[in-house]
Amino acid sequence: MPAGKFQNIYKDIKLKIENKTYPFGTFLPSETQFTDEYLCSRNTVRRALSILSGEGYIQTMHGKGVQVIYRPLQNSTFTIGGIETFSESARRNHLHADTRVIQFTDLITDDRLSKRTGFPVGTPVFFIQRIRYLNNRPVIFDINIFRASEVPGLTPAIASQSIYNYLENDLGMQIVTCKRRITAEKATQIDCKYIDLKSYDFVSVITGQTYNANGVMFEWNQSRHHPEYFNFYDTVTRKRLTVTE
Amino acid sequence: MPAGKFQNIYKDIKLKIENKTYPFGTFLPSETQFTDEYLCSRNTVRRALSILSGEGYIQTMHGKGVQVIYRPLQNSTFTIGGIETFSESARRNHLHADTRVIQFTDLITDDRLSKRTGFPVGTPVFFIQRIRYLNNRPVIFDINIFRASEVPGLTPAIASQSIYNYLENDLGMQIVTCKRRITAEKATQIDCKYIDLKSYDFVSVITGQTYNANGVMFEWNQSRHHPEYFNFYDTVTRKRLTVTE
DNA sequence: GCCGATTTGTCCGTATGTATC
DNA sequence: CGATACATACGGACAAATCGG
Repeated sequence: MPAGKFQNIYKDIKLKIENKTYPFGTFLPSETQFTDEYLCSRNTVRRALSILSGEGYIQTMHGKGVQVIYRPLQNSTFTIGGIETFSESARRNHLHADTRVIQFTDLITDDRLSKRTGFPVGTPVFFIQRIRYLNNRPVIFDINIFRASEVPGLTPAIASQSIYNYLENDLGMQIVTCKRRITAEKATQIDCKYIDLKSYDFVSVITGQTYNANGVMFEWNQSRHHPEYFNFYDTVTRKRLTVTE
Repeated sequence: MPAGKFQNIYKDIKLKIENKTYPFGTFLPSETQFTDEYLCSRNTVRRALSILSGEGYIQTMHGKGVQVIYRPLQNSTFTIGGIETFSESARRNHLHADTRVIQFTDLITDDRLSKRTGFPVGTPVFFIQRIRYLNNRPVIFDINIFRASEVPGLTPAIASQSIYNYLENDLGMQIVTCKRRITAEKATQIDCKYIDLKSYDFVSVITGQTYNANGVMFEWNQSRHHPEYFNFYDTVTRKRLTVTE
């Protein structure tokens, strides 16, 4: 396992924040203290801290120190953040997850599909529709369109498990960058048919494009969620770059 | 203005990506070439690149180079990303923006409000409700609750303009970290009263907490959007290369 | 398949600047 | 004012991935 030194430090500090060794509101040891503790350079400590800062765990204050601002969330609904597979999210939220494949076909990208997804016209793709169950309740309708040349050997059987596990572990693909858009839309007839919406007539939608390590967009996907099972978290840090306006 | 060297390099490369000096899909000059161009160390170049990577502009490939993956979006709806004020977003989307204050009161945090916002019971706060207009159409219902001790001199007049401009420019406050949650909810009677929802009966909701440079949470806020005027963008990178020297 | 050149990734030590107390 | 702590920047070293000969 080629884990960088900074990653181990990052994980260790993160753990200590989560288990309240470093409680909310307190200051972390100084960077120089960390260099002694982890026997590394100050740069390496700062690198670990910068990741935690980006994740909203800490906040650095020039001349003062580094404060813990992480607070565990007690919300029990389905939360989403980072690049995470459906089953990973389910496990983190302590829910039982199932997947049912309702569509798995080959397609050639036509004009309409190209406009929607960004794939060039003529590109062979896999078109997959799946229903996601949480605690035996259908709550997510997933559409995935994969560039066929990038995902050889993909089958419905794999789709019913975890496609991403297959891509990463079996094909050795590195999934690197993902661009997503979040909206809310009126439920379509298909949504109502497959998702147990109860009294709701709308869905939360994530639409995304995924790029692999070769820089090619290999997937377009859309997840249509039951509103009660949709919680998207985001942490932003202002970087004081263009104050001049 | 104490702009760091890495910030200038970052801005320059970003601009050249946006104006297609470095077009989509091509590779940037190598890091060593950039050190010659900008007369700086390789670390400084890498720092600029790491920001662009985090923003989804580029993607680094070990042993190969750095590829441009930025594509301007042609969507005309109201988009949101990063920490940005309402008027900034409106300007970026070429829309005319107005704000009307419908509530501006002092409150002491009670038990119910504390549970909702995270402010301790007994904290004096400003409670503000505003309607946001885009091209003269009411489309966003904003609730802001500020810790009174952190925003002295806040008035309804300021609230009708830009509160954040006041905080940053007049009070000299540095807004640093913001945690947000995105959901979709059934429209309340208040939503229907103030937002021109037309045929929609639901809203997109951003709920957030904002921390200033002293690490105190000074604001809780919630924006309830007309679904057609809500587009949240996000870019995630699986690999962390946050070089913060 | 091997080798060397190129390119990015990780880590270090040091120096200096700036904010806080 | 000095001590402490974070911020920026430099230069060097070596590892790992890629690619062409």
